[in-house]
Amino acid sequence: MAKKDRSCECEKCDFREVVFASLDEQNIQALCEIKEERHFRKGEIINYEGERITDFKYLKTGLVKLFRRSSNGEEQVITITRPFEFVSNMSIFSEERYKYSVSALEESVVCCVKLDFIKELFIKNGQFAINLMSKISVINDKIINQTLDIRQKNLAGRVAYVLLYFTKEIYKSRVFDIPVSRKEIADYIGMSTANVIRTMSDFKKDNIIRVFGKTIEIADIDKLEIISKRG
Amino acid sequence: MAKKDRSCECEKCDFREVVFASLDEQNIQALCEIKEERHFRKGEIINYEGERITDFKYLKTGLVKLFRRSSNGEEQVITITRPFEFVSNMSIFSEERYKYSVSALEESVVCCVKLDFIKELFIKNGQFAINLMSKISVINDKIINQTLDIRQKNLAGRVAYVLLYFTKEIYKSRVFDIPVSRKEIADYIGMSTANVIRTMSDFKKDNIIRVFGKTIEIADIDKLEIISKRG
DNA sequence: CGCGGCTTTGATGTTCATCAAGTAAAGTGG
DNA sequence: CCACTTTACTTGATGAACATCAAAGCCGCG
Repeated sequence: MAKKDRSCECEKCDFREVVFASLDEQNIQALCEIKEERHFRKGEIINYEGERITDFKYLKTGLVKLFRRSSNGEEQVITITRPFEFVSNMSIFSEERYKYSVSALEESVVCCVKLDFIKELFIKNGQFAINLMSKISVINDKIINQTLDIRQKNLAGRVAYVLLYFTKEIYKSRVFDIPVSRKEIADYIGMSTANVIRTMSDFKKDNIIRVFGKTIEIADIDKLEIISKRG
Repeated sequence: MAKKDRSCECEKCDFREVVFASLDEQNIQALCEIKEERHFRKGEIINYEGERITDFKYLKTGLVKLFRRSSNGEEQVITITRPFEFVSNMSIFSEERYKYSVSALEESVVCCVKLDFIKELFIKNGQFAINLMSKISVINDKIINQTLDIRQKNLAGRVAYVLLYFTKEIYKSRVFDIPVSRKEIADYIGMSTANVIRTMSDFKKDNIIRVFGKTIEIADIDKLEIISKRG
């Protein structure tokens, strides 16, 4: 019974392996008590740009998009990502306020832990510090690389790139329900909405993809890869 | 005399305040003994993309550019930066090999410390870990922001942005010797060399800048700000 | 069933890259 | 130090790539 009191679902959480691997049972227990799971529906905002950072947040299940509003009011999508590939506040120790907004693209569960608790762990447990830092570095690198990849491509190459990203990285399936609007894709890869649609229509005509409402099927992944690379 | 033996220029290094503030005298001493200062001339490569990471490096004096080679062989400049605003391996604990190349744009001094030593410090000294992590986060944020800023601008806006970056952030002077070629600017802001030159010529005609060889004078910073913002 | 938002397509014009050709500047070797 | 070579810079002309505008169709939702 005492055993049961000490049991904690955090022990079994997949995220534990990602950054909390080095915590002993006592700290996992403390983490479990202090953490707060929050549910978000599609479209709900998880963090607002400019809002004060009080919690360390990580995505447990779901799909989110990071974005900011540029000076002329346009939305710029920074990245779209899955659990373990996202920690809310990359600038966790460096900034007081969020630099980007985050919203849920699908039903999502976010685990929130008071930042002070994480900072304590960080100071007490060097291995935890290294794990967390590695994770955040990888995420940052990924964002920078993605942005540079996209920048050098032409329209078709960019659309191909983002379709491949969904099919290979996000859904790991040739068929998927696209979680974003055409406009969001446009904001992600830096082009106009009309041209995103036009390019996708071309892909349809060339039998590279098939579209049924929100559902997209990648019919010819090889051709898509070629377009993305050459783009 | 013993005192003198223990004295160390690292104690007075400006960088100490940036990330090494939390180290006690003993660790500063150890750092000082293990560190190796290396000098680079303009144009020399400090890190090669793909090379194994063995050292933690930071720029002590000078100016460097981070860049990578994109899939079609084009050079993409990621950022140009001054001391304290650059730590060689942002992916210090997450990657085995450099993801980007770094070269000196001006005579530069780089301080190299074996990575294992830094890792030890990181584990032993939580405050050091936090300082280092903050620094790296700030750098990453800066790169991401810069890239997004540039992406939404038109040609004139981009050139204005980069000129303002040099005059305000890098040289803190209205007059400066431009440390990069027109092609490097082009690779930095994602446009063709010819159009960088054309845009700068336009700025000259409009008396926004004056050019004498490598020397550039910002004649009308307000107009440049407007062009950058509107761009 | 009608309204508003998302999507689609075509037509048009702007922005920008590319090509070409020439000039200036900076190395390089005798 | 000068002729030669190479590299960087500059400008104009051209066409391609892309954004913008406009109008219409579709879909979901109240």
